[in-house]
Amino acid sequence: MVSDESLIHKLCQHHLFSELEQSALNTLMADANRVVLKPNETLFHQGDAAERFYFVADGKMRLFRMAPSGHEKVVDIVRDGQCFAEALMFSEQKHYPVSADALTETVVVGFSNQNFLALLKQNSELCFRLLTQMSQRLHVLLNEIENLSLQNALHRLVNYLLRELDENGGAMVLDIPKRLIASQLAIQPETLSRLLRKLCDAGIISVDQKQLTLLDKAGLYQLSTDNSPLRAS
Amino acid sequence: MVSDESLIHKLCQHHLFSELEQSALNTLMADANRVVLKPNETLFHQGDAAERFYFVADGKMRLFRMAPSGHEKVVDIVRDGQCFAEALMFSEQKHYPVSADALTETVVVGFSNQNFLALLKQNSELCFRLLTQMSQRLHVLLNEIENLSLQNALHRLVNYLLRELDENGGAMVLDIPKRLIASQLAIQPETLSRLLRKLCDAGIISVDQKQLTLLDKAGLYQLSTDNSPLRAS
DNA sequence: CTCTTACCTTGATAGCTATCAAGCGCTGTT
DNA sequence: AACAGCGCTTGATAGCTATCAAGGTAAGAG
Repeated sequence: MVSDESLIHKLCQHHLFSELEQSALNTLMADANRVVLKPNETLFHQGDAAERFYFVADGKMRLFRMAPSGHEKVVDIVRDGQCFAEALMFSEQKHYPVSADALTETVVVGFSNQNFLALLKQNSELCFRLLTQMSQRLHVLLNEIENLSLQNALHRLVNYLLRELDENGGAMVLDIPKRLIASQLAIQPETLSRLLRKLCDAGIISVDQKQLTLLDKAGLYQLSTDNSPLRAS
Repeated sequence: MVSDESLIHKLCQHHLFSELEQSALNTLMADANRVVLKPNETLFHQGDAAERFYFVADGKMRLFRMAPSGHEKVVDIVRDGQCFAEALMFSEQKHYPVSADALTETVVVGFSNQNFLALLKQNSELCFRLLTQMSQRLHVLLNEIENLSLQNALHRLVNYLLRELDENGGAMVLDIPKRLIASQLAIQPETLSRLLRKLCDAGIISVDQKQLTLLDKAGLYQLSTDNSPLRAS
């Protein structure tokens, strides 16, 4: 049983919960499951039985998969106010396809899939919201697939920067370690470091610790179109 | 208006349509749109307004994306009896995120998103089926992301073979050109050809034209775990 | 304050893969 | 039967990137 004023407030800003009636919300909260995770603490492992989905109330979760060779690949970073593993309610195999651990001290709330399914049956509006959410996630994954299919690491990085810097008006502060960005782009940290340096030397971005700034948008855009090697100017 | 006996039979084997009442089916079919595509003919382009989703009655469709550099990447092959672009009904941006063309002579049926949405509002069972379908698709994409993240082309191919050959009891006949498999694995056709030859020389599979046969499952499995270079035995 | 730890950077090297080029084999057409 | 077209294969090469190794830096612990 979870009933925390500020938590419920946060929860209701998520579009899956924002339109729920008080009674429905109460039903869900009745068997909700508040978990506080220390940095690096694991919430569940890939393959565990999936009986709950989660809402991140505070902190950041890392979703990742283990390759047979032992390398781990970050599939997603789930931040404050987002849900994860909700698509599994409808999966035939009721097992998490990823592992989840906390990046920082993190508070998550777990909801029973079964209870949520019961709500869905009575609430077609809620169904639509979940469908919308899953549709968006499909889009994101499709983008990621496209990105991973790009020939080389520079293209993947440039593509990533174009998206992220555009969303943030040309400047951003990384809120996660660079090695995790490398993992999302499926490149090694060393390679990411070298590529960022190249982009700096070429005067296209500036990198100061975790602060990235776009200096030459046209130049960056051209790199995504282009196959020629990158040289310092 | 489409009303073809055998087409409707095929359609009803798809779980999105199998449980529809006759009246609902009639409503959908009323403005359905039967399209016959010649090989290589395009159904829609990436970015086109998405007002319909499609069911493949016969043949094979190729869904692909264009990278900024001009390379095209096969995202999916849609076969006989499957749907595609149905997740877009709930997308905020009503544009196809991929292009679609026919591999062979192909018959598709297009359904109005709007009409289907109307059905969904009244039919929570149908909602659940769509949710299940989208959940499955998420799984498939997640697998693909994992595969694309594997360090090298050999790992991606081995992973692909393990999945496909396992599903087919150790032998399979490719129903699409190898260059499309290469594109799905995000490698060049030349590289795929060389890797297949290596696997042959190592006695792990046999390749005869489009016929692939698994000879040494343990050997194949070990390759997926392993980082050592592949040598002919 | 010092030590430890984790992250990031830089260098050297080997191996992998895209690319360009050329040849082979099958299929359908004339 | 000759031919053209397409997909596949093979070779040579250059460029990219993973890996191993070593050093630098910042933050937190003792």
